[in-house]
Amino acid sequence: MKFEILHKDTKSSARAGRITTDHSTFETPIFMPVGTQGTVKSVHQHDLKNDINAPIILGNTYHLYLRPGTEVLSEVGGLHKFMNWDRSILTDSGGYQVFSLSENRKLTREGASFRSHIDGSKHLFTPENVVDVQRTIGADLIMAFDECTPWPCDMKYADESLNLTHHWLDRGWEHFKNSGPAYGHEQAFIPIVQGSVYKELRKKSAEKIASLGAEGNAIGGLSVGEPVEDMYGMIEIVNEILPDDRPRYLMGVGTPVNILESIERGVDMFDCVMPTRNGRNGMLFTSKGIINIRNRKWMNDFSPVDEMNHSVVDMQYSKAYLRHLVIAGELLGAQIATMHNLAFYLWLVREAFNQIRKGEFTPWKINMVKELSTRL
RNA sequence: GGGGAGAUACCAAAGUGGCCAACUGGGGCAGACUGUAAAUCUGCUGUCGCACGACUUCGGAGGUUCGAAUCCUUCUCUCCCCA
Repeated sequence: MKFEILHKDTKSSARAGRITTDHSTFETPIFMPVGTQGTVKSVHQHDLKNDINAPIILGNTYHLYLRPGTEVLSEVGGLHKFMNWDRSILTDSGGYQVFSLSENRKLTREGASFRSHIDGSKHLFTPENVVDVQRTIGADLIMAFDECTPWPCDMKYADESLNLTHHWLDRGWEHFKNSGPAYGHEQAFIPIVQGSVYKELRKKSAEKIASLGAEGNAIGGLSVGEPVEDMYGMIEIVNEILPDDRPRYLMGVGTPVNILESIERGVDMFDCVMPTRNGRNGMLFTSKGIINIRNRKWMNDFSPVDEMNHSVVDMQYSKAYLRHLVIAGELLGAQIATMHNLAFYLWLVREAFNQIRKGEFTPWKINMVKELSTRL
């Protein structure tokens, strides 16, 4: 992975950059749609590429390991070929599932033993085999195996969890360096800062992560329920330490406002299920604010979904029609809402890139935050 | 023409003397969702104050009873079977 900074904002920590992997080149800040099981739910790869124009998407180690499994992925030559996606892929390591499926797993120094949510079968993830699975998936960007700490979480737990995450990191990093790409294209390893909402732990973790000299660095364990001020505070502390010349990836974030605030604090990469999941549930993100398309007030509103026209669906369909589809439970409703939301998110980060280059990021951001917080 | 069954809130459907403003499902309305066990989940859904409470409801009318959606009489309507 190559990363170059094209422009640094003078009034904030925001930067406009460019990342290149063997599968795609794209400007940062970037938003990466989540495609857990080898699909961004309800969107064709064709639309993801041609309409939404996503240069990179996520996959998930846990889900793909359980189904279809590494044998299939290895035989076909990786996820890119399997799902017919020729741009970049980043895989999450399963660290988030350690958090979200916490009733079904047990953490040890060795790794995380867990039960499949599909059939209850027992499995063990270790920092090493999680790298192997991601190599087999063929991800361009491989995430370290970590524990995404829950919130609230006392300092003692956070400290012990951080030690475990760092121990796993050393092993995963070592294993990564001692193994090679599965299909010829380059694969980069990204370590993850943890430490919950504790400044000292975050600093310690950021220093540890910075010391590795990885090609990119991530911040995890945020937006798990803590107040947003805590999240922003942790980002500031961590980004002072993480190297400036490597992309910074804030995992799992977030709302359009979260993203702009984090860009201002020096974050370059984002992913979140919000535009896809919330879209399927009838929430639309627009430059004028948030719409719950299921609300009665849209019943007779035959204006376009979004006049800003971020996606082809925006002008083709009306709010009233989309409301009808979503309320009727029609699949096309989920599809249109998802396409709109993803296109909007991609537009938002692209616009942030443009504003940073123009040197007008902060005033633009202040205005956008106000608009984006509105409930329409 | 003869015989039988039934009418409950927006719809469907429980309830057959007090624990019923009335189970449940649907529909409707609103909310939640942040490295996806999510095309999911939660709440509200007679009226008024919307917490405690008050008031009007179970086809219409009348009656029995301390008390009726529940029992009786009658009227209206619906459905099924046989001619």
